[in-house]
Amino acid sequence: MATIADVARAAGVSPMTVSNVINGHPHVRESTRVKVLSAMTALDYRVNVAARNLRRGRTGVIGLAVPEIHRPYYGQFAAAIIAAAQRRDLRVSIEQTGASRENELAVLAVSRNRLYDGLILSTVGMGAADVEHLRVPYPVVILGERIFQAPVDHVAMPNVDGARAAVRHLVDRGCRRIAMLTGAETRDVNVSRLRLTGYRLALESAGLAYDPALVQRMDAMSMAAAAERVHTMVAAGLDFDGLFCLTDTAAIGALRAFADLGVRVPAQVKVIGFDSIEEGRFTVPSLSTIDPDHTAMADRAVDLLVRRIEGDRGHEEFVSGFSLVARESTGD
Amino acid sequence: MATIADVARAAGVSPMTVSNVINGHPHVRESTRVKVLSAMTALDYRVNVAARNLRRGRTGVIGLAVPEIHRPYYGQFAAAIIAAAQRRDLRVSIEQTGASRENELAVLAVSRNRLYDGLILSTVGMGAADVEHLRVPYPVVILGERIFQAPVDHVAMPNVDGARAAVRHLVDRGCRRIAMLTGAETRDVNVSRLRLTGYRLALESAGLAYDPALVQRMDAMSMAAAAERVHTMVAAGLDFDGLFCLTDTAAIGALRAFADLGVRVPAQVKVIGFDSIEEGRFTVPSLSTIDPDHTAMADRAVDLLVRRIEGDRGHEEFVSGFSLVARESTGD
DNA sequence: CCCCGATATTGTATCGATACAAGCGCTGCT
DNA sequence: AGCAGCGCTTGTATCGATACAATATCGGGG
Repeated sequence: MATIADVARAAGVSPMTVSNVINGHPHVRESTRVKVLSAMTALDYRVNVAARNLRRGRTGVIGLAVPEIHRPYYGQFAAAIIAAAQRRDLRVSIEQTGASRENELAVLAVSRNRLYDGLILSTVGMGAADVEHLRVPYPVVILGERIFQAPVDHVAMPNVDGARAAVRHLVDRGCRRIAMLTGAETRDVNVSRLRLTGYRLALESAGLAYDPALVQRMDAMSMAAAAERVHTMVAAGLDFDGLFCLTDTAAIGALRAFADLGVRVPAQVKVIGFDSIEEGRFTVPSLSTIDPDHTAMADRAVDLLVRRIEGDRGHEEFVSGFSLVARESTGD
Repeated sequence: MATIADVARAAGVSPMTVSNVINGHPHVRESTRVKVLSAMTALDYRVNVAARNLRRGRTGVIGLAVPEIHRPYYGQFAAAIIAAAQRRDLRVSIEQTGASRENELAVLAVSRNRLYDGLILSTVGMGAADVEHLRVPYPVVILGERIFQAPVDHVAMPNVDGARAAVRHLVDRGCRRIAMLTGAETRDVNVSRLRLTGYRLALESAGLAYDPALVQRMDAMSMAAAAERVHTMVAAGLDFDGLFCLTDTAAIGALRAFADLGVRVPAQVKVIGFDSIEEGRFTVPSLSTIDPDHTAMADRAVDLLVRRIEGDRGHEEFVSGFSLVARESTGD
């Protein structure tokens, strides 16, 4: 493999000049540039990124840690992040944490090896008590709520307001007993809790009573788990005419369960999700949802990270906007 | 940031000994190991991966290039690849090619910069004419058909046999006019063509005539495109009682379209897909499909790549097995 | 008590690109 | 002619870890 020195020799210039050509340094005579470029082509020269990284102290790679890349929500988010990074000439390396606290901490630890210029971390398992782990000597952007006091950037979803809008939509469509499919109860503030807050606020403004029996907690937000839970709810004779699901993924599982049980959606129960994953457009019935604009979130996350990589010392929180997408599952 | 030299100084040993400790070299006295380890902790030492990469000529990262990570099939595949790589202490960097030939070639070119130790490339846009581009001086595993003569490893799906089994299943369930939703016609052998071959073989063994009008070609394999196409087919009065979709994604779009049109699945039309994405379990009706065992494929792809990275010169092809998953969309 | 082989440790050169500062040659001005 | 100033080029040191070969240390047998 040809090195910069080989190219320099072939072109009859110094290695430094070759480097200058490669990096588009302004003061290089056109004739030398041409000489160097043709020597590069002749030798099929390729920069050695490892060497450049060592010297520059940058890797050109950012880490993205998500629970599981194959879940539609994270997949779509990752796609947006990768695209945004590509626009800035950065590569994205993906880690899967399986939503476990230990793995999230492990990613933070391993990132210290200067593998990445920065890290975008979707915190799901970590709690407020882990705040110290976030004081790391490299740029981090947290994807999720501002539950940490550490000076890191946050990109958050409009959890409370979005959930509130979702539930209000169910109310507007005539629901009076609205159930919610949500995550396990935790000590920390997390997505479940915030969306539950939105749910309660919406009930309150609608003058509807809050009934704890209607709040169904699940350990995993999978389609399978949601389907199973809906089966249990109906079997137990739980009375509800609306269902707000923590995620679209869960909602898809719920829709499937209603179909199994012969419960007509939206006639008997209206269903709304959260996330706006593409699949929701194609379910039967199609799924109403809250769209948190994850392209904007991804863009902003990369933007904040790049800013930190480039030395900006401030830190901020970005909460994306959202829109309500009304489809068949909450139709008349 | 502490370097190996700092640690050496603090521990009163040479840098080389520190390196030996880090890398688990056998001949290090227990007492020195302890000294070094405690110095490392005291200084909060972290290896500089860039420096190690430069010296070792390895990066510990493999590239994975797929059309779009947010498509369920590639998402699930990527998840499996990342997990398999993690087991071998490798990281995975993801590139999106958007299924375009140019981007696939660009990934091959950029990988030459020794960014990755090897590349797993899902070829969708490239054709047999691009075979020369695959003669690269680093390990590559192609995900897709063995349509290239280049000496690279391939991990392929059981396209012909799987498609054949899918269509035979429709025949067994009583279908006589079986349509297929497939990709655009190309000069090259690709997934579409292979699965079409399976389709024709199945018709033939069943003694059914091949009717070109039943083969519907689409440019993109998206849910939206498939839904639209089914609308057109039905509006045009095309007569069919079975539909084999090139991918589950397309099948989900098709199911949705049938629901819109009031066509009952499976009563009037039976539908089967290919890929076995998770969503298919939860559609209404649930989707019959061919499961190509992508965990095995992912495992094998990483396995082959690692073998090549470690210097094995042979190259081989792996065609995964498959199983038929019969669900409601082909029920009675 | 000395020497030998095995174990343990070290010095030095190197991977390849780039920061930095210094050097060269030319133009144009006085 | 002399010199300042600019455009262009280069030598050298360096980023941090590790390969390699050489040396130091040790325990035990002759």
